[in-house]
Amino acid sequence: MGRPIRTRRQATLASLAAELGVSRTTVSNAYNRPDQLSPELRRRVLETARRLGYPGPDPVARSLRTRRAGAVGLLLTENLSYAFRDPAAVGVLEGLALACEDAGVGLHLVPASPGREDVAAVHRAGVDGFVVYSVPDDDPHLAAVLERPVPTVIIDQPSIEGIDRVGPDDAAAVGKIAEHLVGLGHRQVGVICMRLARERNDDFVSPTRQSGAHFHVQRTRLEALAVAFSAAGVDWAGVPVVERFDHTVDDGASAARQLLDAYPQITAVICTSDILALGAMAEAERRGLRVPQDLTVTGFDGIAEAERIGLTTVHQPVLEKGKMAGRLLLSSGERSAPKVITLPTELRVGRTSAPPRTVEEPWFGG
Amino acid sequence: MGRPIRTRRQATLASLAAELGVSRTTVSNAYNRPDQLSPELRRRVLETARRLGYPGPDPVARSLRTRRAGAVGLLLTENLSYAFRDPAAVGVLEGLALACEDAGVGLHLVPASPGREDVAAVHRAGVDGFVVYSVPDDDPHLAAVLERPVPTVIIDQPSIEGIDRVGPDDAAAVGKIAEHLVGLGHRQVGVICMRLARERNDDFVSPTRQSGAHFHVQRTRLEALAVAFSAAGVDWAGVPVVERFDHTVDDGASAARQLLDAYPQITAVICTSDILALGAMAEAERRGLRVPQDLTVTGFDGIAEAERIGLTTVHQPVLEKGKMAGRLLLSSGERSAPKVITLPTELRVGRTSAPPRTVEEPWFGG
DNA sequence: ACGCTAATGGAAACCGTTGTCAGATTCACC
DNA sequence: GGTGAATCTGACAACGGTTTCCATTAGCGT
Repeated sequence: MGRPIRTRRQATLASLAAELGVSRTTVSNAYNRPDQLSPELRRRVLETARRLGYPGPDPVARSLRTRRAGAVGLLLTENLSYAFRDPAAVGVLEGLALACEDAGVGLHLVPASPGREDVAAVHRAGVDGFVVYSVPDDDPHLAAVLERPVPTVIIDQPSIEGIDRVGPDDAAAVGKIAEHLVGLGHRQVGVICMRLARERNDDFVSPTRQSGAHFHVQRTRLEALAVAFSAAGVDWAGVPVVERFDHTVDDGASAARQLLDAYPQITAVICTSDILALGAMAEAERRGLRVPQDLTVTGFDGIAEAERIGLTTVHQPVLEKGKMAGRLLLSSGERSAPKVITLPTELRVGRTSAPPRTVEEPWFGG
Repeated sequence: MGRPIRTRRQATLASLAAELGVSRTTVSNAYNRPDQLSPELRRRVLETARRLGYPGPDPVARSLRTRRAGAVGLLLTENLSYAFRDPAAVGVLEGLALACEDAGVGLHLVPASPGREDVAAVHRAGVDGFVVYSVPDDDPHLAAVLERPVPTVIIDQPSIEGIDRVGPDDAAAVGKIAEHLVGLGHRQVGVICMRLARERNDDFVSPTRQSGAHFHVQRTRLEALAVAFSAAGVDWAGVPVVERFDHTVDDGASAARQLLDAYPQITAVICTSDILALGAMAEAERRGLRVPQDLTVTGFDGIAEAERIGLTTVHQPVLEKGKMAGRLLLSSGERSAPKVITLPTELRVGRTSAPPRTVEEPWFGG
């Protein structure tokens, strides 16, 4: 990427000063401290700048001198398509962007190149702080961020000593879903979850993989489900969990297919995201299963489309999540003690959950 | 936003060199040109760096010297919520982010503060180029971008002399929709469009406002509709157009309400975005109108949700749009002539369009 | 032992600003 | 005309690196 077709050397503060016969300070002041020089002179400076095609003080040089980049970095999963295709993630992004806009600072998306463990991009980012979102615990980029001498806020990540953090009360949220389903009478359930680690596994999940998951949110949700269902007398070891590396509606559908093919007796499919739940619904329809009469489907996040179709889900304030993270970051320095913010969640019962179908009840009741 | 709690002065390349008793050059080389010094010395440098808590060369200083910021700026409408809530816009964002990631450069969202015409953020952004998307023609931020001596690519904007551009063949795309509706027999149509200018107008649109719209895409689409329907013998001046400043499903619904309240004879509602169309569908349902038997609804963009519910719409490759823009920008400098890329669109007939209801035909036919 | 080449490290210039501080100029006012 | 205050201006030192030569040394063949 080169400069545009501009043969003569770019004008600088110095050359402009020379042209005008004043000092660099004066030109600098014309831009940054209008009250430090006469309006007449200032007009002359700006006028000459325009004539010479001087675009104003170089942002990078200014940043170096002032020690402020005017931007916060965002470290996202290397899987960008996930981040942009999940409305929940986009909501976080929006909230963060809004907070940045309020403060007049830019939002710098750090390219976390997939595959090669190229951490250089983190080092190369000229930012005043970082927000880390949806990154596996063991991601080297995260480690690189923590090495940088700038404030950092993490979202939906396990706590790190001395680092600000914001996240929903995931465990409680999942508990509400479990409680709801157990209350309806479901005992034979299946789970569809997002990827648990950086290595792909589009299949059933072993207990080891469950507990060793490197994506904090997913791990927490699974653990909370285990606790809640165990408490209700359901043997968690017998509950099938299907994982999908990519996070699309189609993946949700294929996961549901895999799940229901192997465990047709299931009466409820619990998805750890709304997107996956949409897929599960599509698969149910394909099989001629009526939701919720024949099959209950639940999601997680509370995205707009879920609300539109009446999906039973847990809503979390994603916009707030991003906003709080931004505010926290931009106000750090005023505080010393690291802060942890937990956001509330809310069960939203829709039209996709109902008591289990009674076809098989004779086995138990009759 | 301050530095973390670190009392002693941050280590620098120089202090590290002093500590080691070598020159700055050598330390710099340890990071950037491993082949320029013995492995042993390099190890010692890195080791000492770790011990001193030196986080590696300062990105801003590096950028100043190398004259590469390693980031491209994205200028978006000041209305961030629009950008993040419209899956079509998010698609563009995703494409752009992917292109940036491929090239290993960051994506810097420029805070275009709403209200105050604060162009400073554009000047303050340390970037190697700009992408401008979905900004009104007369936006001062756009003007500020063009003043910066860096390559720029515009998306969905009217052509600017010497500037790269990428956009869909909007006129042709809209033509396909119009043709489809005319072919089905619709003559009494209404239009719902997004905002046409920076000033809010949640109401019917006058012809003047239509032709004077500052949002290029919306203007083009309306013009193309006018041409197509006029060609089919429909008096465009008699076609009601409702505008909404915000771009949400609810706004689409309220626009449909306003439209149908005033013009109940309408048989088809043409929306200039899928999001608005979703709202129109909701309003139709609320009124007890069956789609498509009683009312035809069409959208524009081809977002995933539209496909899921079978909305008749025009699909445009939004991901490609962002990707192409990024590639164009990142490869500029290799070329001299500005490039213009036009992307193909495709009519996708779904389950929301059908011939007009025949109830009122007696007036005409019988 | 000698000269040649390659490997290695260093000196100094430069990137384009901002900020401090002291000196210069102007000006009102006594 | 002198004086102090108010207003501008300019010199100079950072800011934290990278890069282009150079100088030195080591390795090696003869």
